[in-house]
Amino acid sequence: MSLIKTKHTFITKITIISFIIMKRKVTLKQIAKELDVSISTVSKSLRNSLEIGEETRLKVQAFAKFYNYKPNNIALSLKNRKTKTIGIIIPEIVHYFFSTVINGIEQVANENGYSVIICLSDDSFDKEVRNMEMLANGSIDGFIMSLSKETQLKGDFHHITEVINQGMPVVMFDRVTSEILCDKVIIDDKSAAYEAVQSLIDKGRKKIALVTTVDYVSVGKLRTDGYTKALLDNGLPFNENLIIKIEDVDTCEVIIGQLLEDKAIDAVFAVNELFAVTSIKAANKMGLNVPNDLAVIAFTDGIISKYSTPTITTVSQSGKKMGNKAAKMLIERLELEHEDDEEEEENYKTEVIETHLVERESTN
Amino acid sequence: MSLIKTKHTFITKITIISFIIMKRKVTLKQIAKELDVSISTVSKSLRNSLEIGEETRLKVQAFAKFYNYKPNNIALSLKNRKTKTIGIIIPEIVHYFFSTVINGIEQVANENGYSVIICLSDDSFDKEVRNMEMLANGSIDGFIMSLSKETQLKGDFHHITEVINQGMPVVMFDRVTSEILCDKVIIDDKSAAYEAVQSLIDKGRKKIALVTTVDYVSVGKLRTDGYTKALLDNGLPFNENLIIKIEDVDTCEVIIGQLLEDKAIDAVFAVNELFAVTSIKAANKMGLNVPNDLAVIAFTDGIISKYSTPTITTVSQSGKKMGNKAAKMLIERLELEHEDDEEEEENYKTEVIETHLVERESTN
DNA sequence: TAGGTTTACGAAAACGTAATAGTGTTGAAA
DNA sequence: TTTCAACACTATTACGTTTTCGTAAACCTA
Repeated sequence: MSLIKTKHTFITKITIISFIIMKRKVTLKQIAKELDVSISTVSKSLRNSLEIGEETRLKVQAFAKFYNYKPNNIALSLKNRKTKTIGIIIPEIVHYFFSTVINGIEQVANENGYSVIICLSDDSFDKEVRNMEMLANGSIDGFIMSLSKETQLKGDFHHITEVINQGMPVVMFDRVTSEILCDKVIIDDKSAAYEAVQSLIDKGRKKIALVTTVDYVSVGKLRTDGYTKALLDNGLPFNENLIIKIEDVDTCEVIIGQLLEDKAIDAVFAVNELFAVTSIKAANKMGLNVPNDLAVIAFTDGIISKYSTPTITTVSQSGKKMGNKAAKMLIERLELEHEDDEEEEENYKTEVIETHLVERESTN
Repeated sequence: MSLIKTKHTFITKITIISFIIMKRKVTLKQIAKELDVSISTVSKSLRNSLEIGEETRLKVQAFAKFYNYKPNNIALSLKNRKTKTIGIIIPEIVHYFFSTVINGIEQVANENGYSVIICLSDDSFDKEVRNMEMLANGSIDGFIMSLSKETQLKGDFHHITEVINQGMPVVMFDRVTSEILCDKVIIDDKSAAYEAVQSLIDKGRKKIALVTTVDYVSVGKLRTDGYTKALLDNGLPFNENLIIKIEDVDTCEVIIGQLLEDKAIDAVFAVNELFAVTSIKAANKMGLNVPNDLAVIAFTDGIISKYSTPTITTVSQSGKKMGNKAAKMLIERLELEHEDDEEEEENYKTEVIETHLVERESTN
């Protein structure tokens, strides 16, 4: 590199060591000093401004390249008042569905030059609030989130309202609430559940049990509604006793076992994979064959259903598509907002992602 | 709030609307202007400086509280030259092990006031490089990462060296390389594999197959070494044909099926859950009973092993502990660095996380 | 040669914060 | 009365950018 031998090179020995050997981060100011020009000149040269003479421009560019100059993101964020970062808040990450959503978000974000910063609420209201407040203080441009169980139970959404009022766009997915006006991405839990149950009925099943979660989880309730409607529409009796609501996952095998004591039950519709696989295990223990004696359908097509024995028929709920869509909606709003700087017509959309039944061995 | 009726309130109508109804983000400058004091006074009041008289101090504090003032993170990051954010780079996120690691990192990070920003390499070298470069430009204080397959195959680590040379600490976990000097968190893959195979031998198994990945994945190779050593130490013949290296996950069932044609094989040691569960399925199809005819052990204790039928004995490799440890190491280095500002003695550590065998139904 | 237009650059402001270094007023000690 | 400290506050700088505005010098034109 002949460059560093020009008359402008006032680099001291220490500077040489720390720059060439260590190559610490260079700033415009440092380049300006070394080349004996102003910061503006350096900045303009690097952005190929025509204001700067060719000689100077090329010199600066070569110097910057040699020292591997890259603009500091934080400084840019401060100046531009946008961070090109999306905040994600989800209840848990060790969870097939949520991780596929993140995957989907990350993909679209990446394609559009955004980064994602992820916070976990651990299904705790307080942590959700803390995380949102932390991120809302300038760290991100917008949120993509799914409500924690506790938040849904409490029905307290002030932290979300606050963020939205500050002008920060929020996209909610899966576990949403009608109390907040914002963009949403969901699946039609009710009709998906309806279809699943209908398919069981079509296959001649008469006594279908529902294994679900506690009611305050929004999607749980919707799925129950779909289940109920399918029964009624087909003239089947609705029996309260065929519905069990699992509070604690660890003890669910016992409870499901008790349910299956009723030998007349010939199908189980479970609102998640875990309940489904547990139902199968309980059935097996009682000498019941799946799918012959008992058909099982699970909500959410994940890794368990695919590798369980027998494999499980599921309602596929593409987390990746939800993530893609959510990210697309958020980014669109961010870029739009930027142009017009506050168009007041808040035309919030709710996107519904298609689901479909993945037929496997647990039904026939 | 009588506060906003003081003589200092010069708020225009628009300002009132945007502040009270919308409550947009307030800055020190805006508070200063409204209260007709200097920015310094506001800043100091909020930090409870004794330099400011009580009256003013309380007035400012009340005003700030009313408008929900929170310092801007980006501005703080720029000023303090640290972001309190950890960058995580992993190959994929829809993966039990990696998501548990993230969980572990997030936990410790959160306890220490750090956020995490996650990038996925999708096992691609280029994406890994791009992501690292993006984050290294000021967005984060340090990295926690696991190498992509492609990076391990290429053996090109210049992007990591560069980051480290810039003075940014890096902690690698699981998929590490000896070519980079930095903190590392690993498990002893070789001895864990050794123990697993030894346990099979102890149970009387004589002909043990190994289902593994291609060699360039560091952990795959180490596990193979452990397998081999266990055989040799026990005087069992090492047979090249009993080792199959799966390149493509989708076709692995066929390949494993072929392997099991050799009826004398009485045990399979699989380097991950997927290979294990697939082996079980293949065995079942051939009329073999697991564990009676064929014992199966998997590396990595995940969701599949727990819910498979039969449940699978695994080498538990606590991702959460690895994440905890990695985060702890990184944060320690960050805070230390801050104090002494470059203590030159780079005493990098490699932490080894304990593993243990989780005995389940697939072995007896 | 006066006036105007390029050319090539620099100064300064702005983003939001915190810390250091002032500054003016008051009151008390010398 | 002078001096000096205490008090209460402000100005300035710095973090790293980008951009708007400004301005010398050189060249061109009538």
